Amino acid sequence: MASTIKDVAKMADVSISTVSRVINDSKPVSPEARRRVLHAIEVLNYTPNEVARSLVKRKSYLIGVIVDDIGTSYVSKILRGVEEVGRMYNYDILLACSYGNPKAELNLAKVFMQKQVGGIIVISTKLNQKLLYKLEEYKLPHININKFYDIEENLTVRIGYESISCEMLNYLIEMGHRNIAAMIMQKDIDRTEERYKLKGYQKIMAENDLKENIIYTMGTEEKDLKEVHKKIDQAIEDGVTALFCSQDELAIHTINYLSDKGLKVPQDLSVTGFGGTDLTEIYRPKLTTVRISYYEIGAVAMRRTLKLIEKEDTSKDERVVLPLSIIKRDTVKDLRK
Amino acid sequence: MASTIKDVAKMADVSISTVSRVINDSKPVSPEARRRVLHAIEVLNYTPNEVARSLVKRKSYLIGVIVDDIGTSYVSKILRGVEEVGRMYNYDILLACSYGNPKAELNLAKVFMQKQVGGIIVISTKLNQKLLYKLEEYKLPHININKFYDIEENLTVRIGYESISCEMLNYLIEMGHRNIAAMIMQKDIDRTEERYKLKGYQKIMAENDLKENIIYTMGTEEKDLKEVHKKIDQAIEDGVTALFCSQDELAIHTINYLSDKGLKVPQDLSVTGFGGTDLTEIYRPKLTTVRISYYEIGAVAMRRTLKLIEKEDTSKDERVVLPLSIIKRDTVKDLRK
DNA sequence: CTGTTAGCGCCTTCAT
DNA sequence: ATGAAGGCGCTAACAG
Repeated sequence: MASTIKDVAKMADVSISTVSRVINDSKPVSPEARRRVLHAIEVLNYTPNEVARSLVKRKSYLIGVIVDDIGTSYVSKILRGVEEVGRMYNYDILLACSYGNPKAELNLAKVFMQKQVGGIIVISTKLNQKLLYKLEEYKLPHININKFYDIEENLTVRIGYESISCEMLNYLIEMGHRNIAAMIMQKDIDRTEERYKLKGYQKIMAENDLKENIIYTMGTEEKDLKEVHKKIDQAIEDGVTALFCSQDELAIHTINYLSDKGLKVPQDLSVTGFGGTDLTEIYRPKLTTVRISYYEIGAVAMRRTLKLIEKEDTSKDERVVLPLSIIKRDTVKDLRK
Repeated sequence: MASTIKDVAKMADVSISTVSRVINDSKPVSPEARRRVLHAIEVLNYTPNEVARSLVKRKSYLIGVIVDDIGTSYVSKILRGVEEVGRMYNYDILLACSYGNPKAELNLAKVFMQKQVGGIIVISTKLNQKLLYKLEEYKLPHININKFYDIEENLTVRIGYESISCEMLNYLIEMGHRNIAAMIMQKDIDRTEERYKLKGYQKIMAENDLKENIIYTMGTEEKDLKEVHKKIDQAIEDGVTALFCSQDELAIHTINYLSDKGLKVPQDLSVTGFGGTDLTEIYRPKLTTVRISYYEIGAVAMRRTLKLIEKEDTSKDERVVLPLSIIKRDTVKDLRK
């Protein structure tokens, strides 16, 4: 059995209050008493029981984090930020995966409540309205990091998808491209992330009096690809010189397809991605893409959660817009040369 | 303020013991009393305070997990297993990253101790002997999942690297290859994982009276590659037809290099990887590689930790050897045709 | 079946 | 500067 504050008090021949005072540095203690207490702590290898502390202070220094799937690359990257900021403020992370099951999310929230977490961060693809209601009802500080939606703007860390899309398009135009197609994930189009990317594309194309050419795809499953491949072939026939893909995976699939056909990127077609995921580090040709700073997303979310817990005013940073950046690599050809 | 057991008792007009009995189903309660209690719980939206429970039961249903870096692909995959099994037994995960800092690990272990975790799982690349001592000293159940070392065999989840390497080599030989080179990460060679892979290669080559040809590389940094490229060129000159790489990254770098030179895989050289990481799903050509079931590693680790906590006998499954499997895809040429 | 009581380990007035 | 006492929310004998 681990030693308790009583053991220390007995050994140091003081009351437990005195021991408490030295470990918390909460009130003055005579040097002599402090010395004896410290010594006893050392000998007994005593460490305070945080559970007991939490009970009396009604504060657990715990943040519950509910994620879709911890095994996902971007989720784990976000968690880096969450964890690191949490640790800075002595908060620990209680981690749970919901695998997209709304009921499981509700349940996890309840478990976390019972464990007296100070706040909850939810990282998911689908917004769980019931969960939000419940968290509100419990008056539990919470932040929702959502890859797609931002309906609950006040709850969400925003990402400037539209402006970075504009920037990418401007870059392509600057490189001499005029006939630029966009490839968008159809199944995600109702999600604002994809919408904003599309909006950025459309805006810049319109500004420059260029003709839109949008390729929708249902996904990257085998069955979806045939359709897409036809569209890619068509685009090339139409003289498209650059393809703005809304996700890295789409870009890479396209490049793979072109490669199978004997076409080279960027010689025969320029392709850009979106995400800056790990695989773009190792894939060749090196993909020109947009890097999303997942770490920052997590860090900001945690900071805001902690502020909410401390009841600080968060109204002034209500809408955090995270910086995205374009990584210029090897898949865009300079047509001006 | 959330309601407590007292509030429920008062409202249901029973003693707190009765309330405790119904929420824990620990002792018989009259239907009438139970009904009233349940009703009060419903109305007051009461949920038991787990912190208080933990204090009196001296059990927190918490497992501390210290990882190198949660953002790493394989770490997050392992965590999937850890989390899922934990949840099955109502255990929650306390997550922390050490970023390879041994002192931080020690510190995190202490924090977790204070939070009264029932056990600790460490996922790291380097074995922290001090940490092990400390965990032993605290008599805290713990499991160490190490990507490389298995010095502490009793603490580690073993992975059958050698036998799967043999299997891969046999596969290559079966496909008609005789002049097979191995590419090993030099900087990891003192780690048993790489050693075992090499051992498997050497064993099968010897068994078949084939000549060894080992290419060591320092890493996959730009500066290291020049040297490796020379060695690859040399190997091809020497008539090597297949390359057994000890890591997916090495295989992919090699394929990229060959591609730049105008050589095709597997037409000009067969290449195999090791790891079965995400990027091999999307990379083309599809890499023939060894899949490591990270989920299983995590799941086994968690099961054993829970057994240790329940003080069950774990001696019989002291050495868990996890199944690896070869994924035959498109980077090995059949020379028999 | 039920209520009373005594803690779990710690912090915090309140006296002294 | 220090100790005694009460209590955080809950469980577990114990005694009816």
